[in-house]
Amino acid sequence: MRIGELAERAGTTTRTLRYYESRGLLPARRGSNGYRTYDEDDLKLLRQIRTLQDFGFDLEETRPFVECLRAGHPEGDACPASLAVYRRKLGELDALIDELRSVRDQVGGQLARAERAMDELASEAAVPGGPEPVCELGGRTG
Amino acid sequence: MRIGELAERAGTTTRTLRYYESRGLLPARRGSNGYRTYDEDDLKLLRQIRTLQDFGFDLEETRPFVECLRAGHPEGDACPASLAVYRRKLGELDALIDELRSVRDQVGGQLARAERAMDELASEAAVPGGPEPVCELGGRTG
DNA sequence: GTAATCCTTGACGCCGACGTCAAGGCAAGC
DNA sequence: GCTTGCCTTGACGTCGGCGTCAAGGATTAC
Repeated sequence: MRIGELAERAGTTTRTLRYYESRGLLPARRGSNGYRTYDEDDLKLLRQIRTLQDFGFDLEETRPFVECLRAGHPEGDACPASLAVYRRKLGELDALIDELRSVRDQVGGQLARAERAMDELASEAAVPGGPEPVCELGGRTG
Repeated sequence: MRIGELAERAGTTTRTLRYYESRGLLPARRGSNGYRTYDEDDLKLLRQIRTLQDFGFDLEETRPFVECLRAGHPEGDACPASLAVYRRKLGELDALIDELRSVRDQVGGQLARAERAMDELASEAAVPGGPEPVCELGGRTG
């Protein structure tokens, strides 16, 4: 098949395929007219790349998987180098998630604090005499 | 103070300050010699920007906080526009964390599956007679 | 006075994964 | 033969937040 058909079947673009080829990731045979020619195995390689890309893998990180498939393995992750990438990625994901959770909590705390401050200012404005500290256990002082 | 001192006191670079100025975020007065001149308030603005940047806020997202401070508020998040940014950011963080967790689980699952497959292949290689299904409840068949 | 250190503007570089446009070749339907 | 649509290579654009020169003026230290 030609580049347009492969791109469409994989849900991507011809530009992407040429880019992968320029990176040495998905080289193509050439027909007599100079057109790139692909087969079903190339589609499998491409789908492997796309899946990992969707996971957020860098293009370079997909290389071991592609080479593993090209070596004849039925799955791209049936090779030690691929497993190493998986493990490294897991560590990166865990670290990133932890960091994002920390940031999330800090931002959440800042938001809560700022909202309280705004509420207090609103009360202050509503009561011209100034802010009266509100005791949650007691009744109204006014 | 001049740009170098401000940069050092805020733990950043002169290039960064000029960049912020080019974005209209942190304009500077000029001395008679053309040098940029900053005061303590600018340091406060800058620290607000840097804190949010460290949280992963885009530069544009820090603008409401800076404008809030410049409007005379003691805190950059004492304005509705800043709170809106906080809330939007919280939503983005939650969504991103969820997505990353999903990816993490999928990658973890793939890793576990691939490791099992490798182990099975190893057993197969160790036992020339081929793979014998191992029943977790039963004993050794050999 | 002069060397070292600041400051100025301008402009290109970087990173990753492509998008987009240009100029032209090849193929297929009518 | 003419149009339409695929293909080719080449090259510049994108996005964000700066880094890194380069060439020259101002200031400061000695």
